[in-house]
Amino acid sequence: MPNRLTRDFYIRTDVVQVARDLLGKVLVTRFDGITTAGMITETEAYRAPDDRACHAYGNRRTARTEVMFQEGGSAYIYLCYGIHHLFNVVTAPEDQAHAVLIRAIEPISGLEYMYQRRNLSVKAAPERLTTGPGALSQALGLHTSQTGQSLLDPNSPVWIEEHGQELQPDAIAAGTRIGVGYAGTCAAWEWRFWIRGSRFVRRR
DNA sequence: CAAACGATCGGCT
DNA sequence: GCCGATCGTTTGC
Repeated sequence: MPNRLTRDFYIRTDVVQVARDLLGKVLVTRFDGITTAGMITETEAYRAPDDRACHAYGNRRTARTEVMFQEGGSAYIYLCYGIHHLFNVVTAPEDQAHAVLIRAIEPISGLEYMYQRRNLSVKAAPERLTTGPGALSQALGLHTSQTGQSLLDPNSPVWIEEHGQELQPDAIAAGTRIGVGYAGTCAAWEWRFWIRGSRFVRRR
């Protein structure tokens, strides 16, 4: 029943719409036979060249941002604050550096492995597993070394599925992105989306 | 080559 | 609610 998202989903020119559409989809990893998965509950859109909060602002190409200029359908994973591995989905046709940051998921399977990877007691609330972009990457075993990994390749250890979860427009809330105060007027853009009422969202 | 800076988290008050 | 940790990336000298 679960269907893997295909090129058509990722290769669209409106990254803000893709960020909305990713809510309710299921992010899955399978490393060394260990499968972990969770439903996406919170996202943020980033878009070069005009968005100052985007690492590829002004279409700046560096070794790190090069992945974002590729055709949509792969992962952009980078290190934040020297500690946290933040997972993004690259979207849009080649040369349009657009990406969606996955900020939170609701755990669905492999919770026991998530507790291990997060180094949390089983008594800890499940919200602590995957709420927050650094936390969910750790829970799913995602790492900067996997940046550029395809989400479309049938052999990929990372992909996103459709589970037939229908979200009505009023089930989606929008607000400003977190931690981008340095981005001037772009900081006011409401390009952060979350499932209204979800317990698996960091700041409501 | 040196230095500043984060798309954060968790512990402590 | 506040604050410090921590290091790869980037930019400037």
